[in-house]
Amino acid sequence: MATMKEIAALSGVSVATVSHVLSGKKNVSKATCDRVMEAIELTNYKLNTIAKSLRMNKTHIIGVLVEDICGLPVAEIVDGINQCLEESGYQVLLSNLRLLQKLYNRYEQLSQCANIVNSGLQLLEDARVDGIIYVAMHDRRIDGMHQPVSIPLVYAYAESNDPGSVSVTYDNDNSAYEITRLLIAQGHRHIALIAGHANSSAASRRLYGYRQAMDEAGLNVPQEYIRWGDWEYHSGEEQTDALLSLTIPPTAIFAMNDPMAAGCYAAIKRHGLTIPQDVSVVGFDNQEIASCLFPGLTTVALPNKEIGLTAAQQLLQRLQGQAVTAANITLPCRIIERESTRKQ
Amino acid sequence: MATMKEIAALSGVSVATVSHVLSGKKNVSKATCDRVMEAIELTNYKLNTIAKSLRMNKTHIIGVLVEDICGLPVAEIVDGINQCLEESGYQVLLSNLRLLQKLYNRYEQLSQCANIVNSGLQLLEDARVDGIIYVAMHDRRIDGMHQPVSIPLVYAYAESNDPGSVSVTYDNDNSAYEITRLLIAQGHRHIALIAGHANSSAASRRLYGYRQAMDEAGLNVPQEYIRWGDWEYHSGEEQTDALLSLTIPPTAIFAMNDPMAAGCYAAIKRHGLTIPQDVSVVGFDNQEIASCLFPGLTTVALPNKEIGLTAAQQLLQRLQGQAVTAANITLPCRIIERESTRKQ
DNA sequence: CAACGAGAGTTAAACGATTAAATCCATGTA
DNA sequence: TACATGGATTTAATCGTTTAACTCTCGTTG
Repeated sequence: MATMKEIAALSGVSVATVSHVLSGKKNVSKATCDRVMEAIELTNYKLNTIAKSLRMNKTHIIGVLVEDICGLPVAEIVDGINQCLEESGYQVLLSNLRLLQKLYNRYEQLSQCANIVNSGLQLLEDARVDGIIYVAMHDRRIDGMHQPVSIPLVYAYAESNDPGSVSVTYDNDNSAYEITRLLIAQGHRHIALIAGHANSSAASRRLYGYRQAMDEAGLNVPQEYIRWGDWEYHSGEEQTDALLSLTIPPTAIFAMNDPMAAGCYAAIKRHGLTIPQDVSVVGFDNQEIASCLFPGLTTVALPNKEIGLTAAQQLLQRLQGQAVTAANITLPCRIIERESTRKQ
Repeated sequence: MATMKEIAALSGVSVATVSHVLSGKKNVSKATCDRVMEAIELTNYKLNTIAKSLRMNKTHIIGVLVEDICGLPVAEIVDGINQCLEESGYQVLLSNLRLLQKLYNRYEQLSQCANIVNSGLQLLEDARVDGIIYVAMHDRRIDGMHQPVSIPLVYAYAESNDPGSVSVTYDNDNSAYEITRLLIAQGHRHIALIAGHANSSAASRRLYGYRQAMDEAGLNVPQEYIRWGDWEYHSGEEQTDALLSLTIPPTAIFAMNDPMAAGCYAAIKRHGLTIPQDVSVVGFDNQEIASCLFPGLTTVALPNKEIGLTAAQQLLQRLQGQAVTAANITLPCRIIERESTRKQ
């Protein structure tokens, strides 16, 4: 593959001049410029980005660290990151930790987990990426668990408690608030909640939004209306069974994610009730299952692609030396209304 | 960040010696070796991979070109690629074309499509990757449509007709054959087919497997039992309507993918029939929808991760100078039996 | 004891760019 | 005529490695 040296020889100038032509930052006469361009066309010359990176100490590559590329929102977030970076001439070096494949228990083994994350960060650092976006699924993982890295780092999806860091997340509180209000607006007064894993911050935020909406509407939330699940289908089914056996069963159930809502469906149908005539159900996350269920599940769609876009924007701003102020950027979600709720 | 020069100064040797210690390819006395290692620990020195890449003319980076990272099998394939490469010390530079977002019509605008693919390949080439894996969804796109590239290239998922190239795909013919045989073994004699888009090679291969199984069993396939759809839900529904209106309606339907099978379900239920009591249904691809449907859809799971793993293996072999013989590696699929079929 | 070889280490030239500083040369001006 | 001006171009150092070729020092051997 041709080099600048060869182009220089071919067009009878020095390599410096070739470089000047290419960068356009220095005056070069039209005549030589043309000659150089001709030689470039002729030899199909391409700038060696490796050499440039070495000299400039910049690779124009952003490392994207993901815990599991097969995870649901991950591909969309990466898509957003990619779109933003592409426009600015950056490329994506992907580091896929395959956490779930390496860890059997999703919520434990935190130190092991930190090691894996650290080695992924290390790999990206060694590749001399200009910046890193860490697409973290659970905030517990990213709280001071990994060694600080000397490269600008932005968190996406989960939020970091590290005060100096930037993270781009979605609005759990408000979305839970809004979807609860949707049920209230339909006249429901007995609205139960099936929560996710207790020590997840997403769960506590969604709980907060739910409580806020209920309080604001002056609705009492009996203790037994708050059920703790573990984000999985079966816990949704179990907790719904418990809810339907109460003296005053709820007329609406807010499951904190769609798989639990699906479990909810199963239990309700098993009890001989129909959705939404007897019980309304709403979910969260807008996973594919939400549109597969019958009736279609009303749920909250996360702004995954926007999270990626915004995280990339933030990182680029920081790379361009702009002072980055915000600690945690929260993007709004969108409620997807389907057929699983009905006026009471 | 520390360089070899500093390490050399710190330990009182030349940079060459430091390099020798690190590479281990030359004799270095225990004493100096220790001194150098100590300096390395002390300064937290990390080899500059950019400089190494420049010198060695090898980046240890593989470009992975995908048409749309959000596409269903893509993340799994990338996962497989990643796993294989990681073990060999390679990293993944991701180039996401976002084809579906740029093209409105999925099966047309082929020249536009070729341009996009070419620019993606160009970007990877410019980044000086050591090899490329092109995760192509449709074979029509990769038949001589893009400029040949001077870097080792392996196709994954779709197959290339280019005789000199290596592609890793899955066994359409045999899987269609096997799932048809499953229906035959259950006593079905009237088995209809809802095919995918007519000029897709996956569709013609699946058709071939179906025909082979039917012929082998001595079963006649009336012309009106072969219906052409377009891979989408609605075509499944339409074609099933047509099938159920025949004088002799089929007792089993093989939809060439799961969304069409889902459409099939809808039509069957609308006709007041039940699955699998009245009609058995099978799909293909094992998309998420297959397990969401009721009753669960029996379908064919593609070896996505294995495709990625194998493609990466092939590429690495080629990079290590081994002669790569095979033109098209076909991996077996796995039938997932759920509840959508029943003995006739 | 001269010759040789092996082991340990160094020198210096790449790899392919960027860029500050120097040089060259044609103008314009006092 | 002498000199400043400034555009066009070149020189050469630099980025951080790798590695062929060289030097130096011992120890072995005929």
